[in-house]
Amino acid sequence: MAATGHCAIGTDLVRTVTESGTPPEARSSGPRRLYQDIARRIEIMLRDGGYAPGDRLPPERELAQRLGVSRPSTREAVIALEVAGIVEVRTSSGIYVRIAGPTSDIRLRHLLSGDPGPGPYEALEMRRLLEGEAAYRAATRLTENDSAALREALAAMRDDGGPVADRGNPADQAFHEQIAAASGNSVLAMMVRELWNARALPLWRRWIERTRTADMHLERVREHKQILECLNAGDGDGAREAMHAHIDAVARRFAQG
Amino acid sequence: MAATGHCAIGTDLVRTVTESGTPPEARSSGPRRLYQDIARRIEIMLRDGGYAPGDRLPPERELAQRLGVSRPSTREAVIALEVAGIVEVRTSSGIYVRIAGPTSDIRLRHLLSGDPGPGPYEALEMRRLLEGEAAYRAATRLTENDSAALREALAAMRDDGGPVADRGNPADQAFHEQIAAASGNSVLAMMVRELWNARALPLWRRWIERTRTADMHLERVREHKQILECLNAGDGDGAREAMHAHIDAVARRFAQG
DNA sequence: AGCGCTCGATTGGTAAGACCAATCCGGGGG
DNA sequence: CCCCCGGATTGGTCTTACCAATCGAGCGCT
Repeated sequence: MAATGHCAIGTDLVRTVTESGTPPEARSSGPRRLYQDIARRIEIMLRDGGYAPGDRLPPERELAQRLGVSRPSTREAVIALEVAGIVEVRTSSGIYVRIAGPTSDIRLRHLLSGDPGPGPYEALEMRRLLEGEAAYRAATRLTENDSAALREALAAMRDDGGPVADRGNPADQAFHEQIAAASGNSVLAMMVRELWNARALPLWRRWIERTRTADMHLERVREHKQILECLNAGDGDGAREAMHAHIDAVARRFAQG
Repeated sequence: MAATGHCAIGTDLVRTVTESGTPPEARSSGPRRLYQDIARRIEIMLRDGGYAPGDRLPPERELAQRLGVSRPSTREAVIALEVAGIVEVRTSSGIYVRIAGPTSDIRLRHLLSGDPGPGPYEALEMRRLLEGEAAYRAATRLTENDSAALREALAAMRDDGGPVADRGNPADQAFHEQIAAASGNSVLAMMVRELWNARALPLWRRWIERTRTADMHLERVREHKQILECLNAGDGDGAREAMHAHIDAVARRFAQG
């Protein structure tokens, strides 16, 4: 039945399966890995195939056969979708749909569709909102531990020479994440961390390179110091303002290039 | 060897395995899948093993041997970590560390450590902040399409009988996500969606059940209507206020139980 | 006839071995 | 000194096989 039914457009069939000795691999864009292809196809199948949350997908073996790939590869794809929260796997029972809509996960989107991800400006807008709020909340609930950790991060930042190639700017990131953690809301902390981790995406490398100059680094340190002072003083509004000023400055430095 | 050790009840040893180095190993909770175990062990290895971003991990084969598992299982774990953004796999080159700190991904955390995830209150706090801001921005840039989609979602919500078991409340979710999408910031939209999808976590089921009554549903519809009116009027501040009032009401209804 | 129980088919979980292709690195030739 | 070229390394994929948990259907007991 479905044997030859996969006319899929852009994706086409990656391989002709079993006995075919021809690995054409006319992959349109880059040497993507098979499990990513499969995951994307399954996701499309969920969206356009009339699947609703709670529905059960075909068994692994059938899925593999229908997609013309091996079971291990299919398993890899299913695991990717499981980690991304799109499906749920119940042992000996089946694979079930969790959410039907398009993927919300930034990383899986990037892996699956080559989506470059959100631009730095959008992310900075969000950092302004989230980290400003985090600073405000942190000011009134800062513990001695938090304060010490922030001092340490600031000192580390003073010492190192700014962003390091290939590993971002650990001290900078630590400072911001520490504030987010001190806000008392784990979701807020998680989102801030996610925004910072997104900098590893290709789009951001250039930006990080561009702001590695020594004077920009000094500016950053000064702005951080200002934020820390407000936090230590318990001045929530001041902390928010200082954070906003800092991120506005980051955006300005970025635009200068 | 552990061959005869399966006195356990249901879960006991997942495998007997060759003569592997790591026997049954007391799994604390539930019959986790092997790849999750491996992923967790690798993550610990990254954190405590002195790995920094950019470092290369041992080859798959060696990793598998060292952990006492097969290569396919190891690959599954690596893919999970890759989707979560913790490592990066370069074909024919190796597996490289992307971020060193603890996992930021809510889903992977849940999978790996059984973490129940953030509570509804924390998430509602964030929804108030994010969706309030989204409503404010959407008010000044609402297109006719957005408006139509919102009207449709509101109508759908009026029709259906409130939250449906096992699939949340599609119309409600659609309304909120549409506003977030209309905010013009894709990161904001993504985060809002992520918050809504988090409701699938076990912790939230009870809450959704509890607010299924007809009168609560009517309240929700009324509040949505209010928000939509502000949006259509281009009243940003009013939209934010209406959204805040709505989510405060949601929190209140939740607490009533 | 109704109920519980067992057994087997289904389905995910894991392992082992093999081969391919891209990459990397070092040695040899220009 | 630089370029080119192989082989070793390393991930990518397939095939096969078997184990274990689940679930439902049919059988036997009450």
